[in-house]
Amino acid sequence: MRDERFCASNCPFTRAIGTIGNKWKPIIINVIGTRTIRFGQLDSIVPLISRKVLAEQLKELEEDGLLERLAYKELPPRVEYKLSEKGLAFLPILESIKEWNCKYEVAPMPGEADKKSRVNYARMV
Amino acid sequence: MRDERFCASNCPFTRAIGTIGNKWKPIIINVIGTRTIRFGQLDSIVPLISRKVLAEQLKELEEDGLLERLAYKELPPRVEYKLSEKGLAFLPILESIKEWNCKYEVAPMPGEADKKSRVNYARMV
DNA sequence: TATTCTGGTTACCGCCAGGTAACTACAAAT
DNA sequence: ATTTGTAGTTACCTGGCGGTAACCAGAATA
Repeated sequence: MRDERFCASNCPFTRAIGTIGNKWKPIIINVIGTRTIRFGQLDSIVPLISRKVLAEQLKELEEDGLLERLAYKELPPRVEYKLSEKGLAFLPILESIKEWNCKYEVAPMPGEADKKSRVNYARMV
Repeated sequence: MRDERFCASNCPFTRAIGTIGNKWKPIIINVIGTRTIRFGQLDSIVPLISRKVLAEQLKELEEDGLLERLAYKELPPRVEYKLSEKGLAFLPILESIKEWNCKYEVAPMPGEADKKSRVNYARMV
């Protein structure tokens, strides 16, 4: 999921893309935002992701220092995730991507993608 | 390459990620920057990319309005690519990703990834 | 005549990202 | 005794991403 070639680049930008440049990580970081959240919550809030992939992504985000994982020694288990300072510093970038998209996105073709065919991501917000 | 599910989302951020959230597009946009560049140049400058994938990416970027393609009716053919207003507006975001990475990136483990194993992306700049 | 130059496109193929379903541990509730 | 709830992990399997190599037009050059 992480691109090892990119991560081994001499270019800091390429390395950044190698680390967070896939489709799931920006979504996950954006969903977490400033809150503390549990695995199960993420699994139900992040749409279309499988537990397996979510677990992989979270592990990598933690390894890359974007995420902090707090596991309570309880049963049933409880694990909480929150963004680290590095992760929080990434939020404004995601925000600017959102603004950029809103400003420049072309309107979808009239009949092409009607609302019913759209996944409902309202929960995310 | 584009994630159609994401592109069909109600969330503008998710749609943005569906459009530009893969590993090649940010790299290509960054390489083009403010200049006008030809296909062959891109192919040799962007490291590790195949002509096939490059062509696909460029086509999608053009469809999504980030890129302008100028084909001269010559032989051998000449095609020039440059960022549109939308594409240019994305550059500062890439710049902030670069800065973010430089600021927070963890130093690589001493012996783990030595310089010789690193791809040389110096040409990119 | 043959080669070169350019910007792709196409056919073919292998590998792996990512999905599904089953399974874990153990306490508390029914 | 059985079910429920949580956070994963594992085995298994398939679609499609992406790489390679061949091929195209047609003018210019050798």
